[in-house]
Formats: sequence, structure tokens, C-alpha cells
Amino acid sequence: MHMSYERETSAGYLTNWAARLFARSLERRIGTGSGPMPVFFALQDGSTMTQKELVQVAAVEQPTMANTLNRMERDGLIVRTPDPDDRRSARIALTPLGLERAEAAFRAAVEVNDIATSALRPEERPAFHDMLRRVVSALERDGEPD
Amino acid sequence: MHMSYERETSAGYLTNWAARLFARSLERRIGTGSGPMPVFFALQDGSTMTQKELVQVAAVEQPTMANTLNRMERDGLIVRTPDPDDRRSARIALTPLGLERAEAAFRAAVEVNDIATSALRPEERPAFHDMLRRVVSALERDGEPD
DNA sequence: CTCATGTGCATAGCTTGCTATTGATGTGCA
DNA sequence: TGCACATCAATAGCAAGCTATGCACATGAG
Repeated sequence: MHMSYERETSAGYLTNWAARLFARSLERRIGTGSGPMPVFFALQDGSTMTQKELVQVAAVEQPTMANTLNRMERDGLIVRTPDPDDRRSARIALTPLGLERAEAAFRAAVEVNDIATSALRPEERPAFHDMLRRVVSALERDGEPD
Repeated sequence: MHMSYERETSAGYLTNWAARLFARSLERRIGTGSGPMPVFFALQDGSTMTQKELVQVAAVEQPTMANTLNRMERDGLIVRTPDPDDRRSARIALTPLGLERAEAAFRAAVEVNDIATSALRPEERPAFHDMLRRVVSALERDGEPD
């Protein structure tokens, strides 16, 4: 009972569990998890970004984004074009296939979020998002140098 | 702005982000992330469990737990003893070193959860846990066969 | 007792995360 | 102009997740 008690009142455990279930629901619908989602969202308007910019908008580390982009390139979802202004960089854009997939991804994300938050009353939803954002901010500060 | 807007109102994104930050804060303190935590909690009272039982209490899939246990065994944190009642099974127990680490893990988990939820008002905390649990339940049902 | 079926766990392969390291390029100051 | 330092991205290695598959053992019905 001891562990079970901690599980039910551990925000750490519950967010990990929720995150895993979100990823699973997404995977069931579009065959992929959370990794490419920020890329889809950022580039679905037809714009381009560098890897570094995508790292920032996705709030992941650089090698994570490098690997995600490698997989997306492998699957024909993105193209990388050398950046004319900086030879260390490429500009990343979605392919036509990538744009299709982005649409499907957006629809799936909306659907899964609706299912998840269907368990909340309408007035609870903004509160839930707000609390999550505050938890994120607190934990980000925990990772900063003193 | 489009993606950023989605991010701020996507429970899926926010839980993933929070879960990653929780794991990072834990890793900074005890050198490991969330994987072994349910094992520590389940066995810190000196009891033993089978891998299957640990799969259930941790709410992860069997190969995940197999791999986690392999790592813990490698690091001298657990011992596996063949189950006298079932030759397919071993009973898993924490070593003395494992018990020490479980204590440290528990303290770190409490500290990180306190930091995270310090951003919430006292009356918001049970509500937050409750909402997370409801989100989890809704998503679990999404994964069930029709 | 035999055998069909179920169960527990190992393993393979992949995704999505991270830290650490390295090499190429860019920047700014003396 | 040269050089110290910063920046961008590739790569290595590992953890923690998942699905799929296969083998050994357990179970229950005929």
C-alpha cells in the first residue's frame, strides 16, 4: 500500500503516466508519438526554421531534435536546405507529404486532448492548463544554476 | 505563433514537458530518472515481488520492467531469486544498497514534488492530483478495445 | 495422461528523451 | 588580420518508454 499511496499523490508519477498515455493515444492515431509534433506545428504554415529554432520552440535538447529531424527526413516529411546566411545551419521545411501528416497530426492532437480533458468540467480546463504551466515553470527554475 | 498557441493549451504537450522536467530534477539528485522509482517504493518494506507484479504496480509494459530490473541488478540494487511456486518467475528484492538508494529516492521524490507543487496554492494541490488522475483514467479508456 | 491454450519473461527493434564530446563555422576584440 | 571564445550541429552512449515475437512453463479439459 505504501507505494500505491505515493503513486496516487505524486505529481511526478501522475504526469509521467499521463504523458505516456497521451503518447500512446497519439501513436494509435498517426503512427507516431510526441517527438515530431512541435515540428509539424511550427512549420505547417509553410515557413522554414533552423534546427536551433526548432529546439527552442519544442523545448527539447539539440541531439533530440537532430534525431527527430533525421527520422522525419528519412520518412520524407521534411527537407533540409543549407542556410545561405550560416554554413553551420540548414533551414528545415515540411514536404507536401509532411504537410498532409501535419494536418492529420493536428486533428489527432485535438481529438486526444479532447478525450483527456473530457474528464474535466469546462471551468476546470483552463485551471488545469494553468497549473501545469506553473508546475513547469517551478521545475525549470529547479534546473537553473544557483 | 500558431504552434506556440497550441503548446500553451495542449494538455498533451504540457504533461510531456512537466514529466521530462520532473525526470530531470530527479536525475540531478539521485542519478537516475523515473524508471526504478516504483520498484524502490514497492520493495522498500523488505518484501519481494515478481516481475509481473511490479509491471502492474508501475503501470508499465513488461519489457520496460525487464530492462529496468536488469539495470538495477547490474548496479547491485536488487536480487532475483527463483520463485519456488512457478519456474517461469523470480522473486525480486532490494539489496541493502538498494534499500539505501530507495531512501534517497524517496527523499528526492518528496523534494521534487514539493518544488513542483510549490507553484500551486495549498487548496489547488489535491485538485491538481485529482484532475491528473481523471485525465489518466480517460486516456486509459481510450486505449481499450471497443 | 495428453494436448490445446494461457501465462511469464527474455529479446529484438524502434522512439523519444538526456548528457557529454567534438569539429566546423561565426563573432568580436586587440 | 589573428586569435580567443562562442555557436551550431553531428555523434556516442545511455535511460525509459513501447510493440512484436518466441520460448519455457503452467493450467485445465477431454
